Amino acid sequence: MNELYLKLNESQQEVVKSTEGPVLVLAGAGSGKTLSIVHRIAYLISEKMVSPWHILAVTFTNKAANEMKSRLEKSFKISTKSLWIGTFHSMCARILRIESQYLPFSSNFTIFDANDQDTIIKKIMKNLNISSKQFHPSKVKSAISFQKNNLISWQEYEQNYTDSFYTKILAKVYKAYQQYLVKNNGMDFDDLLFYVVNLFKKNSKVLEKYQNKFEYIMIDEYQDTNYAQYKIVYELGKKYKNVCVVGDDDQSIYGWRGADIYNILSFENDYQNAKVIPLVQNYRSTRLILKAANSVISNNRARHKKELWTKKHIGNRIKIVELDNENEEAMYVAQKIKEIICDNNVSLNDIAVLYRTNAQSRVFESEFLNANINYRVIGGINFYQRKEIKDVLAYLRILANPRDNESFLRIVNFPKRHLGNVSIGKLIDFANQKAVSLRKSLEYIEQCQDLSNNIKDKFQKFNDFLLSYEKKAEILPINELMNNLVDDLKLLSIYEQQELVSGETRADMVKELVASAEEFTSLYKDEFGKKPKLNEYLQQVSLITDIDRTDSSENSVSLMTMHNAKGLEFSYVFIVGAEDGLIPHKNSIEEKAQLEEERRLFYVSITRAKHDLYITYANCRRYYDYYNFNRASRFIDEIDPDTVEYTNKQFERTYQIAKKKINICKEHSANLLTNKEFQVGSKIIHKTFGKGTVLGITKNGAKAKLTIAFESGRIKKIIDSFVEKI
DNA sequence: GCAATGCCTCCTGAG
DNA sequence: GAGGCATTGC
Repeated sequence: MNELYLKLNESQQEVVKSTEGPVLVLAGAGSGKTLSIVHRIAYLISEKMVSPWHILAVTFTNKAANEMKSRLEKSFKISTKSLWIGTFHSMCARILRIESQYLPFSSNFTIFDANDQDTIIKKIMKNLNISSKQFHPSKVKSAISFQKNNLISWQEYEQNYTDSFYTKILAKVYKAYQQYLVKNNGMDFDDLLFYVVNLFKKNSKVLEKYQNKFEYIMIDEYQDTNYAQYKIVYELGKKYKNVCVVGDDDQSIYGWRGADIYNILSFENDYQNAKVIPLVQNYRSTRLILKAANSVISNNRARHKKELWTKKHIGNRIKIVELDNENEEAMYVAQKIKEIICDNNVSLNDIAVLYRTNAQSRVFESEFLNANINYRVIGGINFYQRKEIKDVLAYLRILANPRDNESFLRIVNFPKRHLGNVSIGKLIDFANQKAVSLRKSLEYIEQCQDLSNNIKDKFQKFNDFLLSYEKKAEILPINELMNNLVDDLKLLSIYEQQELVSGETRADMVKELVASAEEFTSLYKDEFGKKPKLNEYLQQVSLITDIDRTDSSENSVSLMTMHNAKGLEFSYVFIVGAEDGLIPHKNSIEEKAQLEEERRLFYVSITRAKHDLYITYANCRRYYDYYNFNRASRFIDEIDPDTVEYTNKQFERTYQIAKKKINICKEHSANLLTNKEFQVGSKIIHKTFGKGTVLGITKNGAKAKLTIAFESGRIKKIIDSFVEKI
């Protein structure tokens, strides 16, 4: 046996060697579960002589999958070409493309992301005359998503669940939405899972094929699987029953998107004679950090009771820091980061800032820019959801999938072709008459009677453009295709003007996309010996996330949500915005189950830290136009007091800088004042909001906008003509 | 009939 | 702080 196995502890070795029958690994945070899975796969292949072709491993991110692959290749010299490692979604997409003949889709179907879903649902609701004020589209979207994750089709929903006015409306939208997707040859993320389960149910031959293929199945992060995913695993494993799931009920943080903690809690019931292996030795964090984490999570009821332990040294106390507002918080963190890298000679890659909501990243971004600290934001506006990236991808999608009307509409008048809503509306009517896709309708545009010859010409030109690129797509590899496209459309010069928060332009983003396509081309060529074309590229690009894209070769601090931090570790971790209302989030305080999930999220965040942990909270936090005054998170009170030390507003230096900034702000506003009527500090009165004090003044064209603190406690921005001085 | 402008709203979390 | 939408401007 390879000596690499000897590095594992006893329980880990048991995970590796228990290859036959169902296995439940209860792996605590930092207990080396990824290591165990990698060794288990290696053991199956090198010792048990199982063909990689018979193994399926499901990970939470594509990045985790790639890391596993490269470890298998480097440490164990195992070729991973025929091994299936990936996320549930990528595995399902792969199956559905292979088996598309049994589906109402062709293999080049488009995957619609959350934004596409929004647009489609809004459009459908408009068509059905459903008020989007009364039924919020995003609520409708998540309701539909919830049904799919629980494997309820629109037909079934329509029949069995329409007992109220609301559910009847929902049934209508759900039906129209699914029909629209089929018409566009597209699926959303939930469909990927849903259609696989359905396929397995309806077509026993296909199911058997995959049951025979996957003799050994491993699922990571099992605590975050939803019903559809559970069902996929269950069906695939039915024949050989060699299903090994790894998870930690204390780290289940995706209940809100259908993940069911019950899946892991009831594994032993679902799989007869399952072997249960706990991994409770932590190799990541210092003793104090671990003790703090244990003390917090012990407040949860719904869990397998267990306590992590470590042989590591005791370490430093956790620093809990109170600050006045979010700006001061960002300055404090920036300052501390500078101290850490000076004193300890650590790399910025070893440092992470974790927050509950994406919106919190902004202050840190601008402060880090100021302080010259390299950073990268993970998540938030996903790279592939950026407007400029979606524009390019829409061109590619319409080439690959001509039935994709969504992408067509996105680009038909971008760059501007003098085709406005009226003309496009007429084209849509025309396509509907002909019962063809918008793309196809262009080919008959001559026959359309509603359009002037001038407009027809423009559509004709667009048609010619698409035709020429459809030809190119067949012969050119993706990097050349994309390069040509970006050049022809002059996208870079269009986007050069538009600057983003980070100081980069949209053109830079497009360049990055082009570069990533180049990289994809060369990697793909290495693996398969030929350059990838459009379809190969699109198949993977829809499922890439920000985490997958992170490149640790560039030295920078990571900024991300607590959710995104799952599975990662850093020497120095800052948990910021630790306030009641943020963590636990205000929407999750009332219900006990939700509160426990928030606690798990906090627990996950704490356990990311290896060396030092900072927890900060601000007394006052700006939210759009008003200010929130929050108390420190209740979870801070739950941390064992022996493991923490408090710093209360003693950060004089940053505090002074903050004060200076506020003064500059005041002067600045004063200078903008034109009518001299209002000044910072002026007392005013407003018809509906009552009395208040002017905090700031901004000019917008001829109008001056006043930021006013009303006596009611609300802070609002109001145009000066609506208030009177008192 | 298209394009530019200004206002409004959004922010829990993500594949 | 940016996209979506309605209104106005050309």
